[in-house]
Order: sequence, then structure tokens, then C-alpha cells
Amino acid sequence: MRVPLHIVQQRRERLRGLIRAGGFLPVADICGRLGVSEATARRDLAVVAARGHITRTRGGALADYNASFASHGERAGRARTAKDRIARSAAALLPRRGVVFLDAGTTVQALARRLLRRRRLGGLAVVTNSLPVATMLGGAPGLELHMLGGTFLDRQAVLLGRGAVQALGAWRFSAAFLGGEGMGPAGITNSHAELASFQRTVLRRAAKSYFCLDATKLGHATPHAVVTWRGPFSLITDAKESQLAASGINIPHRRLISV
Amino acid sequence: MRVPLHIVQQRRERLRGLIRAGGFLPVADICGRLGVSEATARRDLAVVAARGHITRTRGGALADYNASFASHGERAGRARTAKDRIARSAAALLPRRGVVFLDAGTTVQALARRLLRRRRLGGLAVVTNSLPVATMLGGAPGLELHMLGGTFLDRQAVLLGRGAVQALGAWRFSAAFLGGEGMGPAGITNSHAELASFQRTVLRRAAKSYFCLDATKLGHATPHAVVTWRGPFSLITDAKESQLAASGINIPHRRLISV
DNA sequence: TTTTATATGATTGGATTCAATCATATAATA
DNA sequence: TATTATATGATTGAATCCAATCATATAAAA
Repeated sequence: MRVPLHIVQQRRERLRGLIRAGGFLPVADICGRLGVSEATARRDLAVVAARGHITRTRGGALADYNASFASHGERAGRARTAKDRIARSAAALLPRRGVVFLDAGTTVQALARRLLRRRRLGGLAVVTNSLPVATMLGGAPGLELHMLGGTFLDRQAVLLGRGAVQALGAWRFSAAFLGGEGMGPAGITNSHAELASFQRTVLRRAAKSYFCLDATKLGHATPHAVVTWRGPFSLITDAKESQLAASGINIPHRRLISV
Repeated sequence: MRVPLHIVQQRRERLRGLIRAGGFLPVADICGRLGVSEATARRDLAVVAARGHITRTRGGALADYNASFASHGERAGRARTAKDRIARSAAALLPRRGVVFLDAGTTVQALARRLLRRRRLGGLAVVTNSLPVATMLGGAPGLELHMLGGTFLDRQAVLLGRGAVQALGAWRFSAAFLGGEGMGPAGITNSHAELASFQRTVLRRAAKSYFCLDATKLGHATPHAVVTWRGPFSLITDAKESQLAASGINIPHRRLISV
């Protein structure tokens, strides 16, 4: 029997919430909670998964931010994705000891995942404002993890606000790894003014800074400039030098790390 | 072929870390990463799951804090667990609007989960120092989420430290929901001095405070006292009044909420 | 109202995952 | 060194999960 569309959409909205809530939700539980058959539960799952934010797994679904890290790419010798290649280079630059800052963004998340594969994390302290990064690194043996407080920003899953900037005051980083949403002639850009300003503050407090952006960010302009290409940072990217030049990006060769 | 015991234990330790890292880890990925057959991967999984902290699911395993909530109890009209019953009562006391504080602890996590089932979360702001709670509530439509910064504490998955106490200074809560590790004649106790002190600070900043502890915490004494039974708070618990009295707990009737 | 489109549940065959069993190589123990 | 215990991988049959197909009731469109 056919059900009104708005009911279906409400149900799917609710499903998304359920998964977000529990982290993992088995198909059987969906049936119970939503009062539908397994077939419909699976169908809803497929629709919601296609829209993003959740990941289908055998037997149920997960909230995206705690899906398997192996599944995103480098499982068993397959071709590495651009993000993973960037993360690999970044990990090589990440010091064994000292205090590093990890920003939000999926590429930096990939870096955090790589970090976990290190044998010894003792002597390393990570400061982050990213909830997914903290969730990943929380409890890693030997690692010291600090979070800056703030208000949660849905889009980037990051903590921001006056609290975060103040908390930053107490820190000096030996290295900072940052994300961004776009790169263009004007520099690296972001969709959130406060986040851009926050990132600039991080830059000032770090001995070395690395922006990690994959080639899909090329030409994708977002409103708020974080830094111009003159800024004191290196760019780790899979975009070729010729692509960068074609987009009007003029970054000195020695500050460009191509992967 | 038999492998030395210390190698096996190291491998299982690593497995725990892997799952914590990714949230969810499929069996196939374990094979790749640990270099063992599926049979061994499953066997290791069973051992580690038995020790707690991870939950087995079909096809892999999850970090405990993002296992299915439906699976822990109230699936399709089954008997609710004590934690769920406590969370239910707590949720009824949680205001529709205003600023509330949510502490760490599995019972408070259950409360956070219940919160997500509310239709309208607009007008409600949640402040927390718990990473799992933040992960759950992050992105809930209409809800304003704030985290206090600090240093990550593995055992409670909570942020603590000078940063957290300072960040607290700016807040006043209309209600605070707190956890604890033990209850005895002396009051509610905790295994971490700084956390106890932090909780007392929260108490001073909240118009109403509720400690949520299930009956298993009875008689289980941990070293650091948070509050005595005279303190300005209510206790939500599944322990019967007679049980409490038998354990030497002397809390006024009107501040006890039995579920 | 009439017609069309589709959301649902049941069914089915295939794929995946799992627990149990067994032979074997090697660590642990005597 | 000789003996025992056990961790491992392969195999197998059962259980579970899933995508595709189909009939049907009913919402949506005409």
C-alpha cells in the first residue's frame, strides 16, 4: 500500500537521526522503531545513505564519522585516494614529539587516522578543534589529546567561538595541519568567517603550518579568505603545478608539496 | 603454527586501537591490517569484545560508544535496562528550553540519546565535556551544542583540565545532569580528583542538579568524594530506598527520584 | 472521478558471514 | 631434549543479510 510522501520523508529524517544518535543501527532495529518491514528499512537506508552523512554496512548503518577507516581507500593495496596520499605526506612531516595542531576537514582526518598506525605515540601532544579527529585519537595509547572548547559547527564538525580562540592563547605548536574549502588566485578560502579568522590565529602560533587540500578544491571559491599565497605555510596537494598555475595560483615552488 | 603469546597479545591490543580509531572495522580489514586469516581475526575479535570496550557486529566490530542504542535494551517493547529507565526520568526533567549541562558517563549518554528523539530541540543549548555526548548531539537539528575544552581523559572519554574549569566560568545552567562512579555513606565518589572538583564547580553553576547513577554503583567506593548527601542535588537511581538505607546512604526523600 | 504512479511487504535465489571441526607447526613446559 | 598445549588456517554447513522481482493498495495526477 502506498504511503503519503510527507510521511515517508519524515520517516527518513527520523532514520537519519536514529543513526546519528546511536552511531550504529541494525536493520532489525529500524523495523521496530519505524514500524516498517525489512525491505522498506533497507530501501530507506539506501536513500539516506545516498544523501550522505551515513554509511551503509552489512546488517545496518553507521553515522559517517565513525565508519571504517580502512574502507575509505587504502584497503589491501588498492590505489590510494588523493586524500590518503596527501595524508601520507603530511604524516611524514608530522614530528614524532612535541605539540601539533590538527584542524577540521576530511583530509586532516585522514592524517589523524594515519597517525594511529604509528607504533609509538609517546611524547606527542595533539590539539584539535575537530570532533571527528578527537573521537579518532581519543584513547590512543601514549598520545596526549587536547581539545579547544567552543560552539559546535555542524558543517565542519568543528568547535568554534570565543572560547576556542581564547583557549588557543595558551598554546604554541611545532606544527599545524589545516584544511580549507577552496583555493583560487586570492588564496585559500573558507565558507565561515570565524573559522577563517581562527585558522589565521593558529598559523601565528605554529612554527610550521601545512594546508592539506586536494585538487577538487581548485577553483572552488568560497567567500572568506584564510590566507594569500604569500602566507607563511606550505601546501600539500595532489594538484599538479601546472593545474595550480592555470588557476592563477602563484605559490613559491619551495612551499609546494606535491603528492 | 603456534605464535608466541606476547605477539598475540600485542596484536589484540592493536586491534582494540584500530576499532577505537575507526569506529567500525570490518573483519576483512582486520585481516589486511593484522596479517591474519579471517578465522583468527574473528577469534581475536571475540576475545577483545569479551574484555569490553568494543561491540561485535555482523561483519566487524564497533567501538562501544557508538554501538546501537536499540540493542542496549528497549528494542520493541522489551524490558528497559536500569540505565534507560534512569535516562527516561532524567529526560522528563530536562527543560525544553534553556542551557543544560551534560556530564560524562554511560547513563548521561543514554539521556543524550533520548534527547535526540524529541521532535523540537530549538531553544535548547547543551554544554558538555563528554566526547561521546558531543558526538551524539553534534548536528542535531535546532540544538545548540557547546563543548568545554580540556585534556582528554581516556577512562571517562571526557575533557578536563584548567581549560575546562575556566570555560565553565562563562556559563549558568538551568539544569545539570551528572554521572559518578560510586555511592557510599560518604556521598557520591569518583576515581579522578580533578573530575570530582570539576563536577562540584558545575553544581555551583546550575540552578538544579541531578546525579544519574544506577544501582551497580552502590557500595562501589572510589577514592574521590564529589558531594555528600547533604549537597544541593537530586539523585535519579534505580536503587530502592531500602537498598540505599542498607548501604548507609542518607538522602532526604524529596531529593530522591526512584525509577 | 478516473487513471497513473509508486511505496510497501512477501518471496526467492545468491552472497556473505559465522561457529565448529580438524590437522599442523611451534611455543611452552617438564 | 622430549612432551604437551595451543594458536593458526582451511574447510564446511548453517545462519544471516541482501538485491531483485512481483502483486497490491493507495496516494497523486489528470
